[in-house]
Amino acid sequence: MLNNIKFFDTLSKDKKSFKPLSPGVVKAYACGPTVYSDPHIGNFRSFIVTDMLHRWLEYRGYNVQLIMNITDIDDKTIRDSILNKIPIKEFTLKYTKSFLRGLDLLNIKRAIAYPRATVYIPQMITFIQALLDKNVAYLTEDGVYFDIDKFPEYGKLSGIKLSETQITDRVKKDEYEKESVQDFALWKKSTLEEDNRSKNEEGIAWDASFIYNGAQISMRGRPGWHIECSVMTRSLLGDTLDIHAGGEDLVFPHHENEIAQTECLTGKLFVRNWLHIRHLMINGKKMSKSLGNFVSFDEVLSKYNADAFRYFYLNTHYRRPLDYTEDAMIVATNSVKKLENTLNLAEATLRGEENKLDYDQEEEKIIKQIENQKLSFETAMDDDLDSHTAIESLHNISGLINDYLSKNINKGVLLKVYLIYKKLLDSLGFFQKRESIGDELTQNLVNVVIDLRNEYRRNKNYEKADALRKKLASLGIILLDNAEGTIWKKEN
RNA sequence: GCCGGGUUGGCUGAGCGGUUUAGGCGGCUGCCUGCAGAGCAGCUCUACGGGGGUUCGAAUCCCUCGCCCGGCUCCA
Repeated sequence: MLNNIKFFDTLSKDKKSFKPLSPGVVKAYACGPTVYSDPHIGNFRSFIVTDMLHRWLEYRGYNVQLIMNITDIDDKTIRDSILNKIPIKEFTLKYTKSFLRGLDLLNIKRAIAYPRATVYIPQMITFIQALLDKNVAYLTEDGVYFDIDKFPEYGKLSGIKLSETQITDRVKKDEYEKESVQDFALWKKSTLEEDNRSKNEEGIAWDASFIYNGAQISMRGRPGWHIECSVMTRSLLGDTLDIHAGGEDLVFPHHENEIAQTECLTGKLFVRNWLHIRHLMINGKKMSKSLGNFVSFDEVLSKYNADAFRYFYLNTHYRRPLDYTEDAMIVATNSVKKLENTLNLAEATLRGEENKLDYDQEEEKIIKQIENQKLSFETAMDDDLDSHTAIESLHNISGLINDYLSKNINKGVLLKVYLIYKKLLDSLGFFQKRESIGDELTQNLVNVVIDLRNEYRRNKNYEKADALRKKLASLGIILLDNAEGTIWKKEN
């Protein structure tokens, strides 16, 4: 594994050479969704970037153990399941499925697990008890809290200085019984309403008992948000993660709190590389439900395909602002189509006749040029996942292959450069669901129709020739005439 | 109030002191075509939020002002 991957690490605020703890294996964790509504296109920026990270590490030969959590218990899942009059388990399952469907539609490679918070309640209780035992947490009437004064490094990730931080309305409105407003909940005692509801409904409250100051105290309730990730990362990946990724909004307080909990418990470094993804904007503004500029995932995919969408996301570096606009999507659609056309042309040509068996300067030149572009691509990706520069190389390769295709080609050489191109596209997750061109019989049948049409064309019977082309098009088979003859591709 | 990011041609989006006005998209012309599509070749757009300054030279460094985005307790 001779490479020099570097990632920008939020903690050190610098690009760092990436070296996993165990050679060849990457333990990675990305914060997933809270399943209380359909995911929107903003959420998918971080999921696509995580997918790119996943694919790139695999391209570089790592065994990537990626975990993405699903938060299926919190204030919003409780609130909205009541509003919708659906049992919480059914409610969260619905949106978990919606999330997974989105991953598939966008060709996002699956993580090895999508653990749900509610499955890890016993481990959370154990974790919280351990923090109480270490005297870094305390128990009050309404919950268990982490005492941030016990963790002197608190703030090291976000750079936040609590003394200079404004106490916002949200903090002021906090009604919990905490010693300090900055402390955060590890366990929340159920409200009366939740308690009643939980008598005939699973997934809202759990029995727990904690030993505090020598006394055993029962407290039916639910975990705080931050403890989920600390517990699931530890249960599935161990004390130290190579990479922890998520949206930029999670830096504070979520990830800051995860560090505090986990490092207090284990005494070890929690995460070696923190990777945060910038939020998506829309028409220059923050995307939010309250502003009414919220775009659903299905709405976008009804207008633009998954590859256009992926191109839109990856054409800008993941730490740069990205603005969703119609213009940007049109540019992405056209640009990605151009990259795909090269695949279509090369594949059609590879299906065609052999017409050059020699290897001369032309062949030597294109192989060398494409190897160089491949190197630029890899260098860019190694440099903190610079997908924008990598895509530039893809355009260069596309142009080189197109140029070669316009000449007398050697199929062996074409196949060689085609496979390089395909592999690089694959590493960014492009064109994962290309239409199959069918079996041999289908191909032969299409060729029969093409021959027939070309006979009509030779006889200048263009009406019949066009009618055949139209009929094939209705089956998704697109004919392209060029100087050497007719080639075809499959479209859906 | 405190902290961080951004502001580039018709669009998208690099560049972070000096070989070409990066690429890509779009538009135009030519080649190829019965038409269409794709491809190729060439052309077009000479832009860097405003104002100062440093420098032989600034999109790039410094100051200042404006606007936008994000974080400041549960939002990817």
